[in-house]
Amino acid sequence: MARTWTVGELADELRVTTRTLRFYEAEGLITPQRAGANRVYSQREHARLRLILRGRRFGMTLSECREIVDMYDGAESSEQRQLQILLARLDEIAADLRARQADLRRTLTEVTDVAAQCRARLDELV
Amino acid sequence: MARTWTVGELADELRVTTRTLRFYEAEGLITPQRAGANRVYSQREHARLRLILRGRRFGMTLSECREIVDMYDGAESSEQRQLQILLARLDEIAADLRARQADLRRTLTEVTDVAAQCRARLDELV
DNA sequence: GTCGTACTTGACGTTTACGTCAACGTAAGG
DNA sequence: CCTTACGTTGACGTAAACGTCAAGTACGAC
Repeated sequence: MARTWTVGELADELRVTTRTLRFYEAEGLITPQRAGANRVYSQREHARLRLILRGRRFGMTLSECREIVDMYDGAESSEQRQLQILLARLDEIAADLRARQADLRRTLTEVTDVAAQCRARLDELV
Repeated sequence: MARTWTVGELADELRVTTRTLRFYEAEGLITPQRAGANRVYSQREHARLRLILRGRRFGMTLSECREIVDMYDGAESSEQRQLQILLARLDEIAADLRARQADLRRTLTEVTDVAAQCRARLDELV
């Protein structure tokens, strides 16, 4: 039996509110099953949500997040044309991520430089 | 003579609108000089803005951006207590950035994996 | 049987980060 | 002198991403 979650459980685990999970559903980012009226989240939703939340941490909008998670499904498509479009988009995204990496590296260098300056100033004051 | 910019020039160069620059000023993120009523942006503002916009690309809020750019000024402070606080905060930020790097690396790996899957599927279809 | 807890939908509120007028001043060009 | 281009402030609008009630349902514990 695969693990499932209620809203509350999943919200707790992912450190978001239940409101957020319902909102994401209303936006079509996730589509949990139902047990009567209650939502039942499966591994699939769990995985998608982790991707979405990671995207959000990088400042992506929800629709950008949606685009990405939807691609994970699309990769099993069998239509050549679809796959080609998908692949092109994935390469774009990868390029963007690499640019961000470089950007992040620069930022980190700058921050550590300022910290080093700070330490130098502190040493002078001794 | 150090280079200066008008709102329009700087907005064009940084690829934002003049509205954005005025908004940032209203929020206290930058404080351009004036030539009469007109704003005059110097290297200082130019540098701060580049930092701010980079922060924004990483999903930071404007107040988080403000905190960071203000630190670059604070590093020249001469009060020991101030410097220690600043340094502690900088180390926190650096740690956060490193976490983001790892996160970004994972994301990139996943994206390239999906792309590889795609390519495999495409090869099968030949 | 009612108390507490967790779930439901729906509606409205809120913050952030600007966009979009409106109404006006000013300096250069034809 | 008039237009055009750029600048100014001020006020209001807006999209995104939730927060915050309200009102109701369902279920196990006591």
